[in-house]
Parts: sequence; C-alpha cells; structure tokens
Amino acid sequence: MPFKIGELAKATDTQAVTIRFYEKEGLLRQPERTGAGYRLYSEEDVERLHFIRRCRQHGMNLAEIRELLAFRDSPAPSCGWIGELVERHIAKVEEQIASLETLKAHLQALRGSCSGENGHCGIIDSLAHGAPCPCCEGLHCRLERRPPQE
Amino acid sequence: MPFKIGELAKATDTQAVTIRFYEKEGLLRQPERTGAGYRLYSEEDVERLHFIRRCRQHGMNLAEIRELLAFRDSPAPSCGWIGELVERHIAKVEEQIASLETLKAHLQALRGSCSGENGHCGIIDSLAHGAPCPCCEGLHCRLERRPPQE
DNA sequence: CTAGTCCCTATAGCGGCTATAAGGTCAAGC
DNA sequence: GCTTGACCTTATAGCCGCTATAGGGACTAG
Repeated sequence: MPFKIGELAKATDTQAVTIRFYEKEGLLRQPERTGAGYRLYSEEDVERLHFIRRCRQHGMNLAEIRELLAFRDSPAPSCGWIGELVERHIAKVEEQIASLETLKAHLQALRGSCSGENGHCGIIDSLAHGAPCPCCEGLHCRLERRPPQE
Repeated sequence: MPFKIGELAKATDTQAVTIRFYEKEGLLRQPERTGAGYRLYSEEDVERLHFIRRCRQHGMNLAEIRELLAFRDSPAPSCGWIGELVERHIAKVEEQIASLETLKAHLQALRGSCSGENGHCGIIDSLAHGAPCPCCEGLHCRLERRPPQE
C-alpha cells in the first residue's frame, strides 16, 4: 500500500525535490524507507502535503504553514487566531494590490512620455529625472523576483 | 567636489552596500579612489543611480535595467523597443493584480468557512480538502517572497 | 590619544525552491 | 546474464536583490 516519492509528487503536483526540501524543513515527517533507502509514504502524507501546497497557493510562507500544521497536529479548543491569520493575510494582499495599481498608473504615464521622435527618448528622461514612483517609496514592491515559470 | 559613498547613498536613498553591489554587477562604473581607497563619485553617478532606483521602483529587474542603461549610454535613433518594454511591464503588472484579486476572493471565502465553534476549525478543513486556490495554478503568485521591511 | 564615525573587503545568509553531478535500484526485454 | 531506462538517493551550488556579519583601516573632534 505505501508508495514512493514519485507517486506522492504526482498526487500533489509537487516536485520530488520540493518534497525532500519540506522534509528537511520539518514540514513533513521523516518517512519509512525501503531496504534500498527509498522513501515510503501513505495517504496521510498526501493529505498533509496537499494542505501545505494549498497554503502556499494562498501566499503563506513556510513559517506560517508550520504554525498551521502545529495546530492541525494538536488541535486546541479555540481557533480564533487562525481566522486572524487569514485576516492579516487578506490585508497584506490588499496592500499589494493597491501598490500595484499605483505602479500601473505610473507605468502608463511613463509609456506616454515618449513621442519616439527626434532621436531622444522621453521614457529614459523620465526615469532619470522624473518623480519617483509613489507606489513603493521604500522599494516595497518587488515584482518578478522570480519570473513565472514559462 | 567629488564625494564619498555615504553621500551618494544619502542622495539616492540607497544603502552603501547596495551601491557596491551595483558596481560589482556592472550597473555602476568603477569609481575613482582616494589614496586610502575610498570610492569617489560625481553628480553623474547620482543621476545614474537615481535612474537605476527609479527602474527598481517600477519593478524592473537588473537585467532589464542593464538594457536600459546600455541604451542610455549609447542612444540609438529609434527607441520604440523601450516603449514596448514598458508595455510588457504593464501587462505583467496587470496579470499580478488579477491574480491577487482572485487570491483575495479565495481568502475571504476561507475566512468565512469557520464558525469557531465545537472545537473544530473549518479553515483548516478547507485547506486540507477544499478546492485549490484558482489564482495561481502553478504557484505563480509567490507573495511575500521577502516581507516588506518593517 | 581615544572615541566615534565613516570607509574597506570578503563571506554567508535570506526564501523557496531549482539544477546539477554522481551514483544506487529495480523491472522489462534481449 | 546484460543492457536499457525509469526511478530513486545524497550533496552541493545557484537563482534574485539585496542584507548582515566579521574584521579591519582612515579620519575627525575633543
């Protein structure tokens, strides 16, 4: 009945390396091993990894996920703080959206600042001398730290 | 008239380490040095660094900035591709916004899924068994890769 | 002459993976 | 039995754009 890492990977749409990474990070338990040293998983692991991946899809970081897993592993009677965690999360997402909207407006203005004529680029000029982008005074909005895999 | 790295840092709201990093990356030239080895900068460097920081604020990565600087350093007659770069950039920002809006909706649904009663958390349940967040099938939306400095 | 502020280089770390190297294991087909 | 190929293992380095740390030198004011 137990299965190897490739199957867990397929079932959860996660790369095997990532699974081993989660194990090293303590998000997944150390699994049983076959005689040859292959990791062996069960349905329970599928569920746990699903949980982790859902959390990642919701933009939670590994520290937050660790907290949630700890709760899941030993449920306390009150879970109000989980709602609060989600709440805080929503607030962060809203901030990001607002920041990106401002950025977009600024980029649109930038795009319009060059006529493409007389061997001189207004965009370059604006970038050198124009007003700073108001969206992210402290360089908060780091887009594209990694490009979406294409 | 030339000034040291601290002054350049202050003038452009950039950390000295970051300036040295840009130099290593080839975005800033190797500056003159004092007898003691201190870097010496001019107004031109302020302008160039300003340019770089503006680009960063607009969410451009260092590779894109390198392209723009190359153009700035040796202006060609036609600069249509710069407009296109900005255009592509706007498209990416719009994608991000859309992705975040979907995420937000999903988080709000999640928040509503727990009554906080009978020692059992609906949010945890939804995360383990609910539908995946549609916003980022391939985990495209990596929020918070670095938290905004606080 | 000391304290404090600036500057220098070099190296490691952040998050969440991804990629690469170099090899072991197992089943199927010849 | 022997090869081929798909799978598994560990270990290490790299991605990006910095940030932090260690360990030191230079310069100024009191």
